[in-house]
Amino acid sequence: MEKQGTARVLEEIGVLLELKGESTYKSRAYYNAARTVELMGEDELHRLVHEDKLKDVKGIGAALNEKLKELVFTGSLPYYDQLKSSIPEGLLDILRVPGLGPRKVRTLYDMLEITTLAELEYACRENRLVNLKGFGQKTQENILEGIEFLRRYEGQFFYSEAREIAEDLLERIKEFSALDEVSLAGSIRRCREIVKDIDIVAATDEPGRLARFFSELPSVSSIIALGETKASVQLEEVINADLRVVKNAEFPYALHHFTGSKEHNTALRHRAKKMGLKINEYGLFQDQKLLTCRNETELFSALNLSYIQPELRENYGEIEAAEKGLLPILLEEQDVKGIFHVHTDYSDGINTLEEVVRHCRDLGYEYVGITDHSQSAFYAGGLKEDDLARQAEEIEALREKYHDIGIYHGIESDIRIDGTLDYEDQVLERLDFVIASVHSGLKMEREKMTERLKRAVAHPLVTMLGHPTNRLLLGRESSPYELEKIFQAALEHEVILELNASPARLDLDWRHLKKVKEMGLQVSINPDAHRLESFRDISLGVAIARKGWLEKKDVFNTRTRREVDQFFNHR
DNA sequence: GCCGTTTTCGGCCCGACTGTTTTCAGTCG
Repeated sequence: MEKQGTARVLEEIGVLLELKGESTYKSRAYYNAARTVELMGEDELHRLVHEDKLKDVKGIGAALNEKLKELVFTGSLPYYDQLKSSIPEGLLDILRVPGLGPRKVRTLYDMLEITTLAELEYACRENRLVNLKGFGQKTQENILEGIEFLRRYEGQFFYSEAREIAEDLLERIKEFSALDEVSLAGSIRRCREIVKDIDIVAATDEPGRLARFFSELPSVSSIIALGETKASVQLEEVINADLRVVKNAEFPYALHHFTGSKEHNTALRHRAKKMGLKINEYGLFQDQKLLTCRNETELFSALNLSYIQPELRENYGEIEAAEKGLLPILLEEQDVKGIFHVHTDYSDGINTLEEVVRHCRDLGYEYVGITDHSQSAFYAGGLKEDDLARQAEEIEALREKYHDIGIYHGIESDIRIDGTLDYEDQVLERLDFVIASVHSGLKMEREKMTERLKRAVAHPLVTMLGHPTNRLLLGRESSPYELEKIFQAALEHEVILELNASPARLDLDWRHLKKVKEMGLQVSINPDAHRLESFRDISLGVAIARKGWLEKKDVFNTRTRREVDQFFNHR
């Protein structure tokens, strides 16, 4: 092995030893040796090894001498390989978070079993770090910022974050004096859960001037490309933004074209061609003649289609449905009447029960379903039986105090490895409803996981299945199980599926929702809130629900308080 | 891990800073 590679191995051994909790002086010895090797001349390392004079070099003793010889001669080092395999790979990623060093990473691993950035982020959002020794509120916030910082450089953004940046940008563009039209386009307009860049389409008679105006906005950190009709920039937030400028008459065609998806556009072009038409970003043409459309509705209409909402443009059957007039009347945010899946400071939420209730009243909801963590979720301060009884008393008192909002007492019960819940039935029976969720044992075999979930869903006291796939966006894949079997079981046992609206989950995936709807299952859009601000995430859940073709009738928490009462009483 | 010897093990660079903590631990440069 050459000296650069050798130095890298030594360096990494130093890091791994720190993560293992070994003496920092031991790691330092490896760091020092790495630096020493790096500073050697090109052939010096090899010469010293061959002449067996490495041990005379300051900072290299008997142990390092042996390891270096092995590395140089064989190109590998079993000690290093063993060390590496004894530590989860993701910990090295976590170490990249500014403010996190080996000690804290080790604590996170030991206490919360955190092994990936995604798990770390989720733990922060669930407020799990604050009670760890040496951690606190501020540390938790800093870690979240650090993760965001890292993610930006990976060029992928949560929908929620990208949308916020994009909307600010849009407001700035609207200040351009000669602007006719402007709109977000691309994956943000389609409500994709992960976004790579911001696409904006604008119309003006002065395209060059608008492109320059855009490229000079204060949030632009660098210009990637700047022409007469198009500008591409990088923003301070390190996300790229593309502006496409067209003439006013071209706007509907351009907006449609740049909204995509590519697959939807391709399918639509095929359709146009069959009708003897041609469609591109500049217009819809018959022979050479432009067929005038003032907006997207007219564009679809010219193709004998009803208007297709941007969320649906994924070539998932929307064109066929639009042809037959069978597109869904999509859910609206104001259809949501109440909220389930809220954590309080009984477990890992930061707000009191009463604060949560008052907040929901202020937001105009008819009811709220409190679900703290269950007792086996010790990492989240899960509720023991007597905590649950205490909470029941407080809820009863709050019901007396606030008549204008329904308060349902529930629990987010862990689904144990064998598919059982972690309270006795007589404890669960006292509650209004139960959300069953998997929080641990995520890496089971496909069949076992399927059985586990089927068993949980078949439990007569389970009302909802929480975050059904357990994925974390940009970090953790869905648990491996046969979803359709779970859906089938949920249907048989009248269990509602959660659409968890937490920005990092958005679970169920919109790709499954259409199927779920066709099966006749009910979906509940739940914020999984651990703080009051998280109630805003409902709008993300609604966006994903729309993307999954859901209508008001498909969503459980569009029901009125009376209807929910009836449903819970009947179960 | 290494070093330097007091040949058997104690010391190993450190100051600023932050966020915890209530006198200190961990990170960064």
